[in-house]
Amino acid sequence: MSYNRNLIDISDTLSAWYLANKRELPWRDISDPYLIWISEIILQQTRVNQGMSYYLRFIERFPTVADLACSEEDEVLKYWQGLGYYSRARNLHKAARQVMTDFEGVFPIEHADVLKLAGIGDYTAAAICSFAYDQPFAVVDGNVYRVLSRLFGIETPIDSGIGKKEFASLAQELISRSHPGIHNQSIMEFGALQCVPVSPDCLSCPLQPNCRAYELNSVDKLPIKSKKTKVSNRFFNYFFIELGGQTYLQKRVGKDVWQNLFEFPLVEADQLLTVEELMETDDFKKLFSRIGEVGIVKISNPMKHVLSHRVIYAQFVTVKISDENAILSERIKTPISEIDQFAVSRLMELFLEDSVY
DNA sequence: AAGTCGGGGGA
DNA sequence: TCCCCAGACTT
Repeated sequence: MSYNRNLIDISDTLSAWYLANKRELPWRDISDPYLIWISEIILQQTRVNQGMSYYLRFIERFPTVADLACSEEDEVLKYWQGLGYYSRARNLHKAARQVMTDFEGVFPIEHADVLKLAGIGDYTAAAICSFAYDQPFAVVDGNVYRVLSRLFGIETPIDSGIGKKEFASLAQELISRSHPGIHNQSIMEFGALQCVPVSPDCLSCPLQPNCRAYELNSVDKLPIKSKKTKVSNRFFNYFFIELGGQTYLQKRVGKDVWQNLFEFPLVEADQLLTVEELMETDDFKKLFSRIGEVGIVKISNPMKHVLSHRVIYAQFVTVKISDENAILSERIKTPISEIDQFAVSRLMELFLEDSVY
């Protein structure tokens, strides 16, 4: 496959644009692979503005890979609370321990070794190796797909196997051999600030004379994605149980949303249930069996919580009880004032914000 | 190849 | 509303 463009000129133009327009960011112009790694994981599917404060807090608490490796996963998740895609945090912790056990505590330098770490795929390995070591591996992220698809007028769907190969190959062909790190930073920053998804300012774009999509008036159609994520509904009926200033939590251990985060005991059903319906469920009967007094104090307004491929409808039922049974004693009992020690979903956090604090 | 995994922000 | 964001992993 050949592209009728001067690839070197494109790289130089992007780099010049970058040096004049780049944002000053705390993970930029550093060479510590650990810090670069943390920033790249945080920035997966996450905007700079959303991830900034998380990055600063994270590296303050876990300044080195050894600090991260010897911490508990629960604490790492607490620092990740609210960022979403929590497998990133679990894999970060797992990979830190991999570095200690498999690489003698030194973050690997070889691209193939970096790729072995949990949570590090093609994008992140290329980012770390090019930023930290100036190795010539081209990054391909959402920005790169957008910039390249427009520049070269490529209509191959970016979420197809063939598309991924085509864009990876082109990106690698395009990379500067002399300054791969700057090149990678440049094309991503260019996508983030100039070649933006909606209504880019093509008249101020230095690559507009070379842009196939601009020439064909197809900028707003590229890049092309073929798949649509299917969204389904779920219904969580939570119990905020009170017993002498304390409440009960449990950990979500299944392969499901919010894995390893904490939450109130709940009944998941095919809809939000009334008190009467809830009391008929086996889960309710088990949860509150053999308890002297079970008083349902109130029910929250229904809440709608949107995930990438799920819409969760939830309500919180406040229940005051007089004593504890065997089922509840297996849960985590905590003073209500100390719930904030646990990593919880944004949904839980929102309920707690206007109900407890 | 398709499905799963969060949450926020901008148009 | 809809789409996108410095993606990776599992099936």
